[in-house]
Amino acid sequence: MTKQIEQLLRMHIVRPSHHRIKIYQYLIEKRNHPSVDMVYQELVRTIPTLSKTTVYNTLQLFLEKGIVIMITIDENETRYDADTSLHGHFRCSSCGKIFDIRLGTDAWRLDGIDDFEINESHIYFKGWCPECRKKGALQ
Amino acid sequence: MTKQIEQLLRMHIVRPSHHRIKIYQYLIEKRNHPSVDMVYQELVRTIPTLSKTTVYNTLQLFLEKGIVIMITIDENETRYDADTSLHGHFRCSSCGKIFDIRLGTDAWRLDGIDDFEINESHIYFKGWCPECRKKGALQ
DNA sequence: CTTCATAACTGTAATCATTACAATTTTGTA
DNA sequence: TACAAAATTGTAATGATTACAGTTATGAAG
Ligand SMILES: [Mn+2]
Ligand SMILES: [Mn+2]
Ligand SMILES: [Zn+2]
Ligand SMILES: [Zn+2]
Repeated sequence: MTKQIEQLLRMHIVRPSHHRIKIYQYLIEKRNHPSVDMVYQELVRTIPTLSKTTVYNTLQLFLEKGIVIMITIDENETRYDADTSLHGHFRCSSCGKIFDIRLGTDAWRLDGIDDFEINESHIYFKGWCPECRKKGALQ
Repeated sequence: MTKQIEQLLRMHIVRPSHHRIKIYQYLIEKRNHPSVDMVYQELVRTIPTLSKTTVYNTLQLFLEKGIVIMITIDENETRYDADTSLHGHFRCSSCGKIFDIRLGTDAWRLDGIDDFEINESHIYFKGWCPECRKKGALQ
C-alpha cells in the first residue's frame, strides 16, 4: 500500500516523504472529505511531532499537483478529497457528514456558455442524510 | 423602488429599517454576489455611521428569512445573492467576478438518492470569463 | 409631545481558520 | 562523512466572522 502511494506521489512530482504518505493515505482510506484539523488530529496520535502547518502545506501541494480537490461545501473550513473524479457532494446539516453523490454526465453538461473556459465544476447539496432523517422522525 | 423593498421585507417578517433597505437595495441593484466587505465599503460612503457588524447581522437575518442565499464559491469569504431562484455560478479565477449561469432543470435533477432530503442545491464553476480569456490571449 | 419598552445598531474584543516566515531537521547525493 | 536542498516545525500575523455590552432609534401608549 505504502509502495503504491509512493509511486503515485512520485508520478505527480511530489517527493514521497513520510508525512506526505501518511496524509495521502488518510485521505484515501477514510474517504471522509476531512478538514485540515481532522487530518491533523488523527495523525498527530502516531506522529507526535507533526505540525498543523505541515498538513496545510501538504494539502496545498497536493492541490497544486492535482491529486486532491478542494471542497467548499462547509462555510467554516475547507475540506479535501483525494477522489478527483467528477462527482457531487451532499452535506448533512444535522451530523455534518459529507457524502459522495454520483451524477450522470448530463448533470455536468451545460450549454450556451461557450465563451467561458471551465476548469472546475462543483455540485453541492445540503439537507438531511438518511440516518439523521430516521432519528429526526423518531423524536 | 424603496416602497417595493419595504413591502418585500415586511412580507418576510423583516422590519424595513433604513439600513436593511439600503443593504437589500445594494444586492438587487448591483447583482454582483458581494461579500460583506463589498457591501460595507459601498454603503459606508453614504452612511458614515454604518457598522460592519450591522452588515453581517443583516445578511444573516436575510438568510434566515430566506430572501438571500449564501454562495461559498469563494474560499476566503462568503458571498450573498438576492436571487434565490435555482441557478448556477461561475467564478473567474482571473478577475474574481461571479457570473450567473442559467441551467436547464435536468441539470438539477438527480436520481437514486431518494433517502436524502435536499434543502439546498449549489452548482459552481471556476475558470476564465470571456473578457479575461480575450485579455489573456493577447499577451 | 413625553415615556418607555423593544428592536436596531455600534464599536470593541474574542475566536478561529489560514498564512507568513525564520529557524531547525531531514534527505539525497557526492 | 559533508553539504546543499527540501521538508518540517513553531510562533506570530492576518483576516473573516462572531460575541457582547453599551448606545441609539422606533413606535405605541398615555
Ligand atoms: Mn468526494
Ligand atoms: Mn446569482
Ligand atoms: Zn446526518
Ligand atoms: Zn475574468
